[in-house]
Amino acid sequence: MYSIGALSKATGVKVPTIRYYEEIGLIDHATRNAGNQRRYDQAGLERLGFIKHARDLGFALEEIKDLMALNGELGQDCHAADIIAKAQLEKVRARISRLQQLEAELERITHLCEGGSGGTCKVLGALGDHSLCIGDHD
Amino acid sequence: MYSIGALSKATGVKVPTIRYYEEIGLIDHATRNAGNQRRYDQAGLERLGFIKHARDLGFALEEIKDLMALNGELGQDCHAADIIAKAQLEKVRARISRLQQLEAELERITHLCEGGSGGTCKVLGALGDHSLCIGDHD
DNA sequence: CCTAATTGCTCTAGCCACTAGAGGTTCAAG
DNA sequence: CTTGAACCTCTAGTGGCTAGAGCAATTAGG
Repeated sequence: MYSIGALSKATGVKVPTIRYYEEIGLIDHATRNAGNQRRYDQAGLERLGFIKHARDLGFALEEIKDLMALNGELGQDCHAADIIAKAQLEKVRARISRLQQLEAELERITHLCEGGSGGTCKVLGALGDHSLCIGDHD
Repeated sequence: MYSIGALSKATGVKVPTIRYYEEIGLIDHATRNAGNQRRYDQAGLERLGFIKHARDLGFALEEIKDLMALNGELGQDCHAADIIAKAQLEKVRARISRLQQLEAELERITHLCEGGSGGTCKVLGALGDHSLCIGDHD
């Protein structure tokens, strides 16, 4: 049996976050010992590990809830899990390409600076005027 | 003179967001007409445009406040603006490389699915077990 | 076995950047 | 002058935590 602190160390999920997950119903209410402290078993550890990994992969808590529900069903629904994962992949790709546009724009803007001060700052000018932009960021 | 709705249309910033920006002190309290409605001039339009563009480039509201303060100073501090912009560029690059790791991992995971249901789902398995991962995402 | 340090408990409030809704007032077109 | 759109303020909610107050329980050392 793990205390909440031991669970936290084992999974890398912070203690208040574990309590938060319980509060919102992402994990079951933990059993308590005589002194009202939470105790977790191996299954609890694995579920939290699943959540941590999925969070690291950028899944929202709601999506994780869905994935865990699939996992609990008789005959896991691999197809549904795959659809959620593929949607996540698409989201990640969209974010990457948006960020790459920003990268290009910021690169251009920072190259405008000639290090001086006084007069008209081209960096500030470029930030203020979208029409000077090359790409269609946003 | 623009109404708040006209300003919103002109800049693409939503009406409640403009009021929010005023509330937190990002923009000045607008002058009001006889009926207590906000009226904006050309300068107000430009400032909001600056904010919108900077937000689109991923700057935090606090950073934008700093940038606008620089803009207001006598002899704009180009160097300081450039430092803020370069820091932003670094943040964007870091986020891109992190997302690319996630992309690789999700790609790998979604390729595990053979479309079946029942039995052990490899997608769910991969999500649950970080030790199966190739890279070091997070 | 006692004590002190650590860990645990609940509860409230705060973070960012908005968004939504209620319930009322003012403006602009016909 | 009427009607409907746009405006006003105020409160509360979103996601995913984080911080702090003020206690109770556990655990390691002596």
